[in-house]
Amino acid sequence: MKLTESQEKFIQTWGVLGGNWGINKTMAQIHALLMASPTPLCTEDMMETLTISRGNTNMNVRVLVEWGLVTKEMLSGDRKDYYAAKKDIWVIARQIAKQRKSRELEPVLNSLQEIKAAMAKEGNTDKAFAKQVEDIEDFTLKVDQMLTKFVDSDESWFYKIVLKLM
Amino acid sequence: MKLTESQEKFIQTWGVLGGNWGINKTMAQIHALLMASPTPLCTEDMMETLTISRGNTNMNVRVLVEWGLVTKEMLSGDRKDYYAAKKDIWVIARQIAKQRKSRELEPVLNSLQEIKAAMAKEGNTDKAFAKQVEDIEDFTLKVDQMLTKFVDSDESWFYKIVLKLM
DNA sequence: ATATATTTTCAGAAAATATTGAAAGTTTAA
DNA sequence: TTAAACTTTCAATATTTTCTGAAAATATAT
Repeated sequence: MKLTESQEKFIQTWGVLGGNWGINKTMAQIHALLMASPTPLCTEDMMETLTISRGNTNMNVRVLVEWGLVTKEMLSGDRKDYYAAKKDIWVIARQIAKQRKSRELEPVLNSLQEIKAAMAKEGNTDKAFAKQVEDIEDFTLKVDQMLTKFVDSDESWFYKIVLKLM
Repeated sequence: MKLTESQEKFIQTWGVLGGNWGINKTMAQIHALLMASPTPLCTEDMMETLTISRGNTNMNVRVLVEWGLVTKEMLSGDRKDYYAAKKDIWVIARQIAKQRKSRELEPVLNSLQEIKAAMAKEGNTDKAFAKQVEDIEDFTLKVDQMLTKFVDSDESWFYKIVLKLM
């Protein structure tokens, strides 16, 4: 499968962006390839186009499916699995936010609870440190609330924020 | 320098969080140590407490200073450099947002321009792909605008969003 | 000036992460 | 069934990222 220059650039760009967002480069590239493709692709297509191994392709596609960014499609008359990316950027952003919220933010909120418990147990009287922990917890809760709202919202909610508050 | 259990947990937690946010673990741990410390610390203090090498300490502290998360302090009667973390979580969040915005978002916006230019050049007529690129650009611009606002705002702006729109 | 204290640099080592590829496992069609 | 088509797994390998430590550079005191 031959890519146009713009498709190549797109895959490259998305790969870099993905790297910054806790998504590994190959996973992001596969995602980009599927987003750029008008039709669903099979493992062979992806391996060949991105020159990556079968194992790597399989593994990363499965994570994409797990994250809800890609769906498996069955083409009739062909027993291979085909894959297609969800193309709506709002859906994509929400899915990623959802994953990261549960993988990252929630564990931090738990840890902050543990820190407070540990402070109580050890009779820690360092007011400044206690405030620091409290402030971080407040902030994290706010971010968590906001993400929850974003994850459950539609596109217009985000536009409303942008319009109302800028 | 001996840490309490709650301080240890705090450093550990911040290290994990940092890892998820494009800040390396050691850098995040140094930052946490400085946030947890009532007084500024010198290189020796940090090396010893976190059991990391002098070079590693130096390098990461300097990045923290570059990012505006830590300031260098001079204690009179001592020729060592001491370091203190900014402790206001809003200031911290804004500084990080600022760095990431310029390191990550802006390059992506440039790449998207290049992709559009490449599409024009190659006479690409794939409407779906063109829309995909447009949508991603719109979204990225919105996020960029929002971050710009956040970076230039005070704490109350964020609270306003949280209150008004949730 | 010279010795001493402190910081910075950076090549190589270590650790963490990602990738391969071949073998094992599944599914399907006949 | 069984054999071909296809997918999954995972130990070995490669790559990337981070860290060390000692040497070089810089700053300060006498």
